[in-house]
Amino acid sequence: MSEKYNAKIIEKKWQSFWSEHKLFESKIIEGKKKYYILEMFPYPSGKIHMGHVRNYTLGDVIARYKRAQGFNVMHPMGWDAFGLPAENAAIENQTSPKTWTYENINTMKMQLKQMGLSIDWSREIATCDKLYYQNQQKLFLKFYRKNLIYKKESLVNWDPVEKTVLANEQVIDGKGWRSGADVEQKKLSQWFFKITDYANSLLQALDKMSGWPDKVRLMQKNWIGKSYGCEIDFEILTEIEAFKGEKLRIFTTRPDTIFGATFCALSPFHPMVDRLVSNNKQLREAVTSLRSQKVSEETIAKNEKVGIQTDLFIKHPFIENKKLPVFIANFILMEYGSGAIYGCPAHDQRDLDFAYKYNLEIIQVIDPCDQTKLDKKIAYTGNGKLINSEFLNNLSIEDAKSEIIKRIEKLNLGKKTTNFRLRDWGVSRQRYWGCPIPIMYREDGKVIEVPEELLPLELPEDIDLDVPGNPLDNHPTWKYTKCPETGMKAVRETDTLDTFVDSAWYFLRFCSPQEIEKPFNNNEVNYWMPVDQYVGGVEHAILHLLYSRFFTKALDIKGIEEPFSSLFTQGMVCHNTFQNESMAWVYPRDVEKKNNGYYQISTGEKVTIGDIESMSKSKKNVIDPESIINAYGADSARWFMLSDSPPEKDINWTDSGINGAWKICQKIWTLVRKNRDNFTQDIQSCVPNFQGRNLDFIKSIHHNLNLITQSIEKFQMNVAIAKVFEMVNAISKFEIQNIQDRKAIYESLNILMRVIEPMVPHLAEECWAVSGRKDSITNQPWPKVNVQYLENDEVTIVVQINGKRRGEIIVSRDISENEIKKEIQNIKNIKDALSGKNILRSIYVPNKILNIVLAK
RNA sequence: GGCCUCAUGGCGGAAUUGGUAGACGCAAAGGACUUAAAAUCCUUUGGGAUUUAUUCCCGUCCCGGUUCGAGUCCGGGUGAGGCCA
Repeated sequence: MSEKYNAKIIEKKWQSFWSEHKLFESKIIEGKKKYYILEMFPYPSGKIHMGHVRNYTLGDVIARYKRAQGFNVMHPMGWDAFGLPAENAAIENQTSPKTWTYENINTMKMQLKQMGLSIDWSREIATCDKLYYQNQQKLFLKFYRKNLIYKKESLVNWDPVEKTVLANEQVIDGKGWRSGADVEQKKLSQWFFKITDYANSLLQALDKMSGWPDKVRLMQKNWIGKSYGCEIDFEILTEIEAFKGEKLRIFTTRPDTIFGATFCALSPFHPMVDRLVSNNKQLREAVTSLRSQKVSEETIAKNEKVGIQTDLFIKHPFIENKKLPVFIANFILMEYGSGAIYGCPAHDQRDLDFAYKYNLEIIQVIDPCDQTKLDKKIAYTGNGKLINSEFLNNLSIEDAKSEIIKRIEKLNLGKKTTNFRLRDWGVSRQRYWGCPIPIMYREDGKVIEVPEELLPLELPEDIDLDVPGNPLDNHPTWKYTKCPETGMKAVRETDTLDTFVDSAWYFLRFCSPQEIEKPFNNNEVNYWMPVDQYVGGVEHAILHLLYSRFFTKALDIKGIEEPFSSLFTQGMVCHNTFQNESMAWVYPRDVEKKNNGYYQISTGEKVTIGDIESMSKSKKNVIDPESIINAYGADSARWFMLSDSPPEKDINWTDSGINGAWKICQKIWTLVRKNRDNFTQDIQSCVPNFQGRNLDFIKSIHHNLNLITQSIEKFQMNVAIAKVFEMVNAISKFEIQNIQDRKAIYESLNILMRVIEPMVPHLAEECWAVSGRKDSITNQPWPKVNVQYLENDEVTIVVQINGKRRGEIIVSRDISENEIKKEIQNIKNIKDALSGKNILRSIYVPNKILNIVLAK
């Protein structure tokens, strides 16, 4: 037998063993507590990278740990397989998106298997499988009938050269990523999911979701953005015939500042703007320029506030003869409120910037009431009481709000409203590689569902991706069909669904992945759902998680209100990016450092080193774990990934230290082999009677076992690993002198093997076998901490004088304060420090610390 | 600009939630074994002072506060990062 641990051979052996014995396949076991552990499924981009290794290792530790704790664990895996990169790759490599995707799935599946993950592969799904998307089409129809889906005009990024819609990430500095053409905002009729119907329910449930990180809950809360405000209809004053007698509805969250209102502003996309520009060429051009600007909240906040004054004015409802000019301004969002606001420059920074630029009146209406110095250039948004506001004067902001709303409602000028920042979810994508929408448009103008029995509505395979535009729309025959009921001519919807739809219910599909007729089997869903632990990147904190929550609520499954009981967001694995002279991204493995510069190995070109960013295929800053697994084995890679940083933190990838992971694996292996003769029958049957040395030893083992267990429960895998190190060090240092020592070694190694199994499962299995066992360690229960071993008769008490550590004494447990005070007289420097001093008081924390406070 | 998070040795990071700061690992240095190397094992490793000790001083980004006691709590600042369809 070889002295060295041969990871390559041994890991393969156990992987086959697990798969042959179907150890990780899960089924309903009534009466056994279930545990559904899920990691966010990957996009099959080609090969797995270190980010995947981190995510899936973490999930696997939990899966294996929970199995040991006696849970019926389900740990499935699948593929988020639709999406744009497949189309781009297909064009680049002259293959089809389908071929490319399935090839990648095969590669990545093999790689995941090499990592030794305890996955139930019998539940594997891919969202691009017919079986999956036909059921998604059924869900679409279900939601459609529930009035949760509708169509409306909405803006998209349009590349006029490629004649295609661009995703936000394909717009770089306002230009198309491939064509370089200026991207236009184009209005298209698109499908929307009415997630806003659930805004309140999604928001309220957040408070109860204690298994989620506060950070993510807060992000979702802010995203939903509930606020109370007020709609007010202002009378329009103008010479323009078409607007005479009309009213303008504005929205504000600060109705209390109405006496400070000095102008009014419309979003460039406000319907009234369309009418204003219709016979005014100059205005139209100016508005077009405003409309082309990016409208993210970030740019709005940072960019200069600009606007165009119109010929409209509005009448102030509470100030006699006061007219406010109406502007069209770039900082008003059409999606929020009514797309029109009044500006109160004194108490809103955007309004103030705008007022200075256009020389508008600034009226202070809130008095801070303290010494706060008001800066002329900074709007005051804090607390205070109302001034310059007639009947609102002297009221607090809150009181003023309710008072003014009361008056507005009484005068029929408007009403109090609840407003959400959350917008409906646009799901139309003018793309090929996605789930087709089961809708057709009949020649008489009617919108018709594709009947369920005609599903799946399949994607055609004979498509031409080289022609600009939507391949489904360009297809010669695909979209032409007939209404199944009337036989009338009809045209299919050629948009496909956003891939976020695919991932909004895959966790339900995992419960019954073979189900053909229905998206999922209720019995299975009732047993397995909700997911007990969800693990994934924090980058999905909002969209994916919110959409999944929306789906779960909209599906209205009895007893299941939320999809994920607990959520853990692991940190990203980052790496420098590299770009060569033609600005193309370069893989780190293709970069070498020489003469203080970086060069591309394959071409010799100089490369520039970029930011440290999260590993992603698109920027090629990925490290493939293959070389590490080949050199050191999956266990070393897993150990290393878990060992150093807390899982929630981002890490910069470096392989310095991987050697240490390999060394500890070797060390554990040697340790178990060296002690093979301590697993014999006589040791097993020996009755333990630990005293002195071996008692101290076994105590330290149980102490560490306790900490390892607690750390895994808290996902502090790095701490658990540190404690495993301590355990290994303790065992290897312990000298065997008699049979009780051998028994202690026997017990400690059994504990060690069991606790390392979640982290390094192959090594644990091999050790278990070497120690004479015939079964798999996977089926062994987690060792119990013997609480007797956690308590010590003696404790170390730290002695402080004036809060500074001055020594420590070892005393028997629960000794009285007075006795300790006697004892410390035996410590020379404490005795010296106390002599001749007046003790003011002393604080004693039992079995921990004694602090003596002396008079100065 | 708004919201949020974070800051501890040469490095990754611990710290029982207000009670011995720096666990554990990496890196480095010295030593043992070896013809040699690798591997393995042992020792040292926050800074400084001295009388080398169960010693003293300083030390968890900076300034201040609360407390017998602050890495941990509060206020102010600086720096870094994340999110803003």
